[in-house]
Amino acid sequence: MSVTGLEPLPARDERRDQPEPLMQSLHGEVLERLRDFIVEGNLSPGARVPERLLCERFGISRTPLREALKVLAFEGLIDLLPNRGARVRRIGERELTELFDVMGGLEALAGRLACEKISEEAFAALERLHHEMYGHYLRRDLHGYFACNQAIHDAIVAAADNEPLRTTYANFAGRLRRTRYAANLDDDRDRWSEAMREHEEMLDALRRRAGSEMSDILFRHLRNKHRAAAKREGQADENGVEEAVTA
Amino acid sequence: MSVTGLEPLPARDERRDQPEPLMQSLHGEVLERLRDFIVEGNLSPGARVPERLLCERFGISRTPLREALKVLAFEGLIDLLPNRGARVRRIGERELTELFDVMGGLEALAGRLACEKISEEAFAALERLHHEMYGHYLRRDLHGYFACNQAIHDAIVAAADNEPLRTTYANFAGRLRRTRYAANLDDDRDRWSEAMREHEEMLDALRRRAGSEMSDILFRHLRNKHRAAAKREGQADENGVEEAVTA
DNA sequence: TTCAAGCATTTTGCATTCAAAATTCGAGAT
DNA sequence: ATCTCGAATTTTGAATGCAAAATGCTTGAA
Repeated sequence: MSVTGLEPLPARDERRDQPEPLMQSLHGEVLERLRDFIVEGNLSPGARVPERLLCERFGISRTPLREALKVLAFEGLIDLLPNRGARVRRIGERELTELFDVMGGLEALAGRLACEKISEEAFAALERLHHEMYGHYLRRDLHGYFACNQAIHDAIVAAADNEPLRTTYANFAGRLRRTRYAANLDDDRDRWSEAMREHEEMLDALRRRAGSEMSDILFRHLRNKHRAAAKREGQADENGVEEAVTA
Repeated sequence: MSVTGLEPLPARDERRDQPEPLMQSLHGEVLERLRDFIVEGNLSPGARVPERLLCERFGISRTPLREALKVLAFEGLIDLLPNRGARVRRIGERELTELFDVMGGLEALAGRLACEKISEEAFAALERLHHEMYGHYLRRDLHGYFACNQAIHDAIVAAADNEPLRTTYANFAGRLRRTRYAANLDDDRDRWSEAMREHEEMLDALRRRAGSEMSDILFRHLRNKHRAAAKREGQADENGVEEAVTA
């Protein structure tokens, strides 16, 4: 994909099916599109964010784009260097650890709140997801497993029924998604079964509405997830594999 | 490779500095000033944010001000209504509860991390703060008590030594500061002594580096703080006290 | 009086313009 | 050949301009 192949892209379609007030303003639309553009890895970490090119690509002027850049900087996706424009933020090992810990804290909170608020139906749905995931685990279906796993974590956050939490969680998830921390469980069976056990504990704690336990398990779960990912990262480094800079 | 065709970050600039890039740009300064302006209550909740007036007041044009507005909207301090400008966000009872829960989750995380990372010196400093606060409590010195209390909570977050957490915590604290939830402990002695007991528990858990306990106590502490504030709010409402609408 | 319709004014959203800073490019010196 | 200095070009940050939408104000009718 190349920005230089500039097809002005009919800028303002009429996508009216968006309840959020974002899609109603050009700025909001640009914000989302630009965020996706970065999160999906179209710009290498540390790379300059080419204002002009993106304006042409999105078919807008610099004003709304620059507004979006300010927000993305606040989100932590990019850095703003005075008089030198925006750079895609490079996430180091230290910051990655910190971000995982915050995610752990947010999921711990979500779990605690979920224990207070989740309905029987929602719990049943979560239970079904869990068993489906277990099926994937037994069949060693990594893809299905990941999908279920994601769905479960999202469902817990949803069950917490707390709007600011949901927003903040989404923000941090976006920041992390940019780094391909794909803990490839395929070659780490121990971690995989450990993760599965942790999910069993979660479901159990949630069933008993044991908030503190749930909270602890989720934090631990995220810590271990990071540990596994970091271990894999380390292996990759040993092999001299550089950061995958996607085209 | 990058979409731009630009090579990944000229290696010449290895500078890792990113302390406060805010105060260096006009936009950053405006952002902070405007945030303070709103947080300090110069605009009533629900009021229009007068673009033109603020531009004159800050001596800038609309462009940087509007950029700041976009960020503040993302922060949750204001709402952006399409074609009708910005409004100071009105925080309802429901959202207040949610925000307190998130604060509780963040402090719980901070406490957990502090248990892992705090140094003996930092702990000793915290202990001194605690005893100072106890002194204020005995003397019924509300002001000194509040100051110490704030300092302690800040110190715990600082001890967690996690930059994204610190930022997020500051953000939510700012949102809450806008609502005068001054739990006037003066006429709620029970809550005051309960809070004092909770702080004793905190210090004890921290001394034993008992992360989970610390986490639980802090979450509970914030819940109780909200409960007390809400109770007082209710009393005020009964007396027909309206929101102070400042120009 | 109350209400509403029509017009003028203000405000908003975005594009464009402009000065200053940064980056690039090239000539001349070594 | 490489390095350095400086002018040309690009890019950034912010002000200004402009059309569309919203707001307010006046007038007139029930």
